Amino acid sequence: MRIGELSRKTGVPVPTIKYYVREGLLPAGELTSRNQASYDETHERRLRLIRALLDVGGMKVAEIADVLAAVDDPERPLHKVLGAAADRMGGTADGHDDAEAAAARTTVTGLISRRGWRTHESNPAATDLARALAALTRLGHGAFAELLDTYADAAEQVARADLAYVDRRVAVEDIVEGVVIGTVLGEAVFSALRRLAHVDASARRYGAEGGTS
Amino acid sequence: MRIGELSRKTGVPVPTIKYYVREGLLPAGELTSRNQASYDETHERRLRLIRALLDVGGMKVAEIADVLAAVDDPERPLHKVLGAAADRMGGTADGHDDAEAAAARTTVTGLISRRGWRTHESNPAATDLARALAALTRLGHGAFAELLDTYADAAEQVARADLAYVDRRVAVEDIVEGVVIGTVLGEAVFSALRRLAHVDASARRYGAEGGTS
DNA sequence: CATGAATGGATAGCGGCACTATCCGCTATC
DNA sequence: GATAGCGGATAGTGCCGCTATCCATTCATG
Repeated sequence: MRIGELSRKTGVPVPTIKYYVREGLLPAGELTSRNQASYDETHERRLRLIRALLDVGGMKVAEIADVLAAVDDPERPLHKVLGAAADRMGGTADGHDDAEAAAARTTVTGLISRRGWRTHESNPAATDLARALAALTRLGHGAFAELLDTYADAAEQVARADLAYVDRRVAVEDIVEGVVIGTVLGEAVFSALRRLAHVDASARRYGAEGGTS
Repeated sequence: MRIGELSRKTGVPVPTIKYYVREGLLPAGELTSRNQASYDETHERRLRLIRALLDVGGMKVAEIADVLAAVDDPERPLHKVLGAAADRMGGTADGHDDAEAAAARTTVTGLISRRGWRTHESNPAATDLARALAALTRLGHGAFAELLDTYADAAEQVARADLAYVDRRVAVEDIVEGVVIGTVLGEAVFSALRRLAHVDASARRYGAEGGTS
């Protein structure tokens, strides 16, 4: 398959494919001549993965490059890939290091130990969580922290389902990629479901129909 | 309070505050002279809200402008505000209208009716969900749809907690803003929790420590 | 085997976005 | 009355995800 066919099959313009190759998201095709290369189904699949992570997952090109590099790494330290996949929300890390931020970090540490979660508080997700809680507190919604355990229950439920799904997946080969897909696209799925459930719940309470803006 | 103090209190640079005023995110201060205006706590609060929606919620400035305009609208059709708040993921709406997309829409419609959700399938969240499912199918993970009900259970659980929280909030005045905050920041909170739970779950299964990339 | 389309590779440019810098004439403050 | 800060306006910046253009080469077609 040549680049034009790859483009037609995936709907990604040829120059964009070239761009992804340049950025290291997509391996180059195998050269058969000085200016002819052939692409196969692995390229097609990778390209679809890239678009899904970009369009649905909202990841940045550089983040995708990191994650895919980890996926392709034959060493495959699974937790490293997971880390790279999970680190995609990447806080802009503003210097706001005030009392709220410290309190939020304490709350997060407490939550992690209370639930017995095997993670370290240096996990970027913990930082993101603390940031969100600090922002809530600054907005006068510190009481939102009372919902944390309900949220955590739901998160554990989802994580268990995800792991069970990955576990009964085919080859070990695909597990790593499957985890990335599940982590990133699963978030999009849950986010959409949460919004639907919100609309439903408030429709029941306030009697309005869920609007489409 | 003058603009410099507002800037110092919130950590937002003065030119950025001016920019937000220009973009309609923040009402202008009350003019006391031709070139002196005074800002109060409402401006301070609004500014913190803007930064939270931007930095933590990942919203765009234009989206925030829409949502805040709805919040400020004295007509306050709550579901409209909710719609504006929920529409923030805004699909890039690519033309990919193939078999997978159609099947995904059917899946979503089925889910909504199965759960008796009071929403219409034209809800942007439904579109986003369908897009995510279509992407999963294209990647060979159509079976992910089997997790949908587990996900939906968790989403309903979270939505119920959110509504209960909003319900026991102070004045009706603050409800609308509270819903926006809960919708947007709650998503960030849950996302972080999900990633933490993922790390924990896979640490238990694979025996690795959750990494920091 | 001539000719037009497509290809690999490289470089430059574009449009959107969230600011940021600069300038102006004015004003609060010391 | 000097200096710092202000409101308002306009132009510029840096990043990001492409997109356009060009070149020499190669494939596909008649």
